[in-house]
Amino acid sequence: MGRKRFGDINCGVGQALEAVGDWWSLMIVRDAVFGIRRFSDFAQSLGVAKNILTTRLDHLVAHGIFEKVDVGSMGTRFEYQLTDKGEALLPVLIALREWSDEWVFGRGHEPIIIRDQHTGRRVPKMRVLASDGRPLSPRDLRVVPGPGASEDTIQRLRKNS
Amino acid sequence: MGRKRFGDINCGVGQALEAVGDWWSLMIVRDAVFGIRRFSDFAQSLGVAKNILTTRLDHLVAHGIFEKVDVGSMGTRFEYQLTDKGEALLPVLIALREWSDEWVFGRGHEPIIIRDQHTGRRVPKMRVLASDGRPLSPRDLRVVPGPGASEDTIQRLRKNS
DNA sequence: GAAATCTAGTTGCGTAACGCAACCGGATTT
DNA sequence: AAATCCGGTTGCGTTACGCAACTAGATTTC
Repeated sequence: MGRKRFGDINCGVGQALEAVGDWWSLMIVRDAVFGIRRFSDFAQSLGVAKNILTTRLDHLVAHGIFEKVDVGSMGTRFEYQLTDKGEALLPVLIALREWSDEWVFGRGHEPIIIRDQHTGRRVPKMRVLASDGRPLSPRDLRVVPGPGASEDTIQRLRKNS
Repeated sequence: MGRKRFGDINCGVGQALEAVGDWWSLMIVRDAVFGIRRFSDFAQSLGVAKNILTTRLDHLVAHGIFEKVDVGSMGTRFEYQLTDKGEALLPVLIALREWSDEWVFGRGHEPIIIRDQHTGRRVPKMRVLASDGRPLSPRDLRVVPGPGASEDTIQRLRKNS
């Protein structure tokens, strides 16, 4: 039965994971954010088998995260370009990188540094902030059902508050 | 040979994905952020097979994201508590949820809404901001090697700029 | 105080996914 | 004309996943 799918889960995190597909897919998006567009460049950069890469790119195209653009004369040369939806994953990637910079590599051992193209200054750490600017931790949050909440979601939130 | 591991990749995103483990693991962390701590509660909430849950929790404990705490008298009752390292994944979860709110469910169909416990106001959208507050897109970023960059990383960044 | 239930798993088994290597056909370069 | 590049596909073996059944000690119920 393969991996369980989250597509039917009434949960934003699950839906996002389902759309992205799997671990490889997020690495593919990461490469794309850093400028890679060609099939063979993804394959080389990630060291991924080509059949796996094919299925992942197909999945990402099907979910509107990439657009497959014919850049050759007769359909033999393609670019996989991030859509707006794909570019919108940037905060996810940045958040993951910041987490590992702090908790895996440790300060002073970051493999890469991201700077603002225009000012040359480092991009400040992303944080979950309240509307007045206070940083928020999980305990500062209150989760309530939204307009698209399923009965399950409502039940779960009720039980958990 | 099973899934390829990213543990040896000199890349923050890959390291973070490796530490978290897989799709299930991130859902487990999500549940934990929302207050779940017990083995059976995770199992029920996620609908995950118990053997899978066992391996994921073990992995997360091994990577310091959860701590397994004996809350019974004789080692028969446990809580899996998020560590600081685990709580620090909050921005990742929030970023994923915000992405799917906008690009999967669409505005007005969000399954949950997250409010600030103290003020009751909605938590503002996370964004990648420059130090002067401008929102940044992938094209506004310049990636340079950090102090922990491997030779591979340096080569890759040189080629790509 | 015996039986049922709860908790936190483990074991066995079948299927789906992954990884590798080989192959392929059209286009481009040498 | 031959070699190489590009973007894959195919076949095969191994691994991981998912389900269901089982377990053993602790707790609750009758």
